[in-house]
Amino acid sequence: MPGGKTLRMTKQRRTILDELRKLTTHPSADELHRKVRRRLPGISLGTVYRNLEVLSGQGEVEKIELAGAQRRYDARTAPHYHLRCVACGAVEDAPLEPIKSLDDRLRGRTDYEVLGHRVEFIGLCPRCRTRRRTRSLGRGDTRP
Amino acid sequence: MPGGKTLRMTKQRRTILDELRKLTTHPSADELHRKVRRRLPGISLGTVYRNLEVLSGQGEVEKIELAGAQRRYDARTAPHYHLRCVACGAVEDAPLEPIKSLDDRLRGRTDYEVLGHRVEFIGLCPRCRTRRRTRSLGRGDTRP
DNA sequence: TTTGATGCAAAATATTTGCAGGATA
DNA sequence: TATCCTGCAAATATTTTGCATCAAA
Repeated sequence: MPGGKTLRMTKQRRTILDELRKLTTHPSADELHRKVRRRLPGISLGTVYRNLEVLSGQGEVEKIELAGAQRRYDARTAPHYHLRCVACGAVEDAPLEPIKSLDDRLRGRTDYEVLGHRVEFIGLCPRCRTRRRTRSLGRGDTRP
Repeated sequence: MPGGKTLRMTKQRRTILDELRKLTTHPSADELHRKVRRRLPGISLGTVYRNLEVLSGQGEVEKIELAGAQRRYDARTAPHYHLRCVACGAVEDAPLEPIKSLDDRLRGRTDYEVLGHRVEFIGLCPRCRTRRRTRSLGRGDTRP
């Protein structure tokens, strides 16, 4: 229907997608840029941004926009929630199926046409939990 | 316990809080700045940012960070979800009680210490729904 | 008086974009 | 060969910060 333009598979685009698929860390554009640069030293950050935008439009990549944080990207495009560590900023996929009925709960209560929702859990990753506990104990914190 | 510094209630701070309390539109810092400037013409945007930060630390104001959008502020601090219009960017409080048990669903499935979650609904506000329908009909779109 | 707060401007962040040359289909 | 894409740098957009001065308490 739209037709539009015929996209090209340049080595930059291929390499960006390839490196992103290797990662489960939901990298930001600059993190991914650092990875890709090992294979294509001359590639610019702007090119990484532009390609992630195109790939996202193709459904090959998911743009993850989290509250107040730098944008991240994911090659896993099935819908899912995220879990973020408040301390170190790490982002993981939340091991919880998206709740489709949540949208229905809102319908009928609002004049908005509800199209979907996004859930973001906030927590402490195992590493940061440990760090915090260690530090606390060292300072005499006796909480359980 | 912490003590810290004694905060002062300057006319800037008072006015910012006062204007924010009048609004239910979840304004951004610059929108609020425009409002406040009517009463205090000399106030700078930096001062608005700094005060919103302080007031947020005091629990007087909630910072609303939405995915990929400009930060917004709200004088209503009770926990609640938000509903955003994809078309015009308007933000409302979602008429739905926060689901506390959502955190529990995740506990036991992750090594993260789950501290909370954020939900953001995406939709079309009444005004944008109307606009879209009008435009679509005009172009012969016959979907229900 | 003390020292937190302000206004101004520069800096810091993150992302987008204009342009001329290069590569892909 | 048409035009999509790239590297580079400049431009945006948003938020933060350094500094001299002002003003709450």
